[in-house]
Amino acid sequence: MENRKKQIVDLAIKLIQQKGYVAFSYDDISKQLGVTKASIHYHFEKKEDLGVAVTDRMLLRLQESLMSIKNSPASAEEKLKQFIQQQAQRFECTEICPISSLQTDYESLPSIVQEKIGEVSRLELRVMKELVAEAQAENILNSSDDAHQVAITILSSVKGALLYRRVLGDDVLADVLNQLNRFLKKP
Amino acid sequence: MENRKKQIVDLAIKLIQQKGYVAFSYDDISKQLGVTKASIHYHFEKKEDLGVAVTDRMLLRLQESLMSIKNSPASAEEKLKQFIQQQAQRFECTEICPISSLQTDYESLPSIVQEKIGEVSRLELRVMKELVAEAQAENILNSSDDAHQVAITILSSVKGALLYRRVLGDDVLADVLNQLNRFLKKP
DNA sequence: GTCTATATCAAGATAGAC
DNA sequence: GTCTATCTTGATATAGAC
Repeated sequence: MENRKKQIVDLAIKLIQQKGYVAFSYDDISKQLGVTKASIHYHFEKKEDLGVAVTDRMLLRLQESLMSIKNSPASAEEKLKQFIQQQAQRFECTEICPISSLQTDYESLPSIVQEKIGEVSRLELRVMKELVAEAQAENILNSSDDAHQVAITILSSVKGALLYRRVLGDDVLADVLNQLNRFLKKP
Repeated sequence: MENRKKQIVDLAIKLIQQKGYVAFSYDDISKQLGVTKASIHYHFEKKEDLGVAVTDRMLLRLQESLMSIKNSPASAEEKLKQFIQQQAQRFECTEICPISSLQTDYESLPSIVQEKIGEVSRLELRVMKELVAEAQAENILNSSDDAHQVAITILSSVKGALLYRRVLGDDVLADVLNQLNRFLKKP
């Protein structure tokens, strides 16, 4: 059952969003799937293997949402908003972005997973930068700002907001998205 | 030796900045101090007790840097910049803010520590909000923005930047601080 | 106050039956 | 492909000697 593998990876990502790479265990996964730890080890011999599968899947998801936005007929402004919303709102209010979670656990990650999370982060930044540049070209954003700097600032503030939301409550994300909008809109 | 206690707490904070609450162990601490695990347990019977001492110390540090800024003769603009710099630059480039680290590990924290990290986060936000409001009063920042929203956006972006810096390298923080400055300066 | 020694437990991991 | 059973390791934690 090749579907089991996907099921395990998806669950692992969920757990990483909730408690992080170090804190989640094969026991967590096996209990939620109603099987034994050993059967998880059958699909992913070592936690490191599961970690690689997780980051590969994150890469894939990012590429997919990149594609769906590139093919969208919306304006640059719409696309940018769409992407930010998409990134921010796919999480429950006690969850954070899995990229942030793995960045936080960076020191404890197997080195292959460390490299993969670097790859994911760079792709994410590249996508955001393209969207910003596009919006600048359409004169929706101030062209005197550096696209790269704007992109990393947007990403940082959204990811940071998800962290604060955990303890300060749900408004935090809305507040930051709103303020970000105001910053970007200004001439 | 009451100094040992402080030494342990400081080291714990350092480790939390490097690998997080879940990942650091009494063994890490005892090795770095050249004593045994058991002697750490003498000072802090349970990890939870150390966690409480850590968050209490974080609260204290925040209050101290708050005082030093309040008593500073600098302009509101200077104070704001100073506080942001202070918060951002006290970390090595592979470290993140201990508040972010504990927010990430939130689900795994003992409930007393969960409450404490909420307290710390709220104080941090209150301080930032006061500094923003002061800068608005002096007409350095746009008064049409909501001080609360600006404050949480600044905090989120700085904390997020520290996460990305880990994998993307040192410029990230400089880029975000720079862009934040541009956002804030605009009329 | 720091030590040795040890208990306990959970996690990652493996072997081999079905 | 999933199971039971087992091993190893590392972490939290405790008891008691010095």
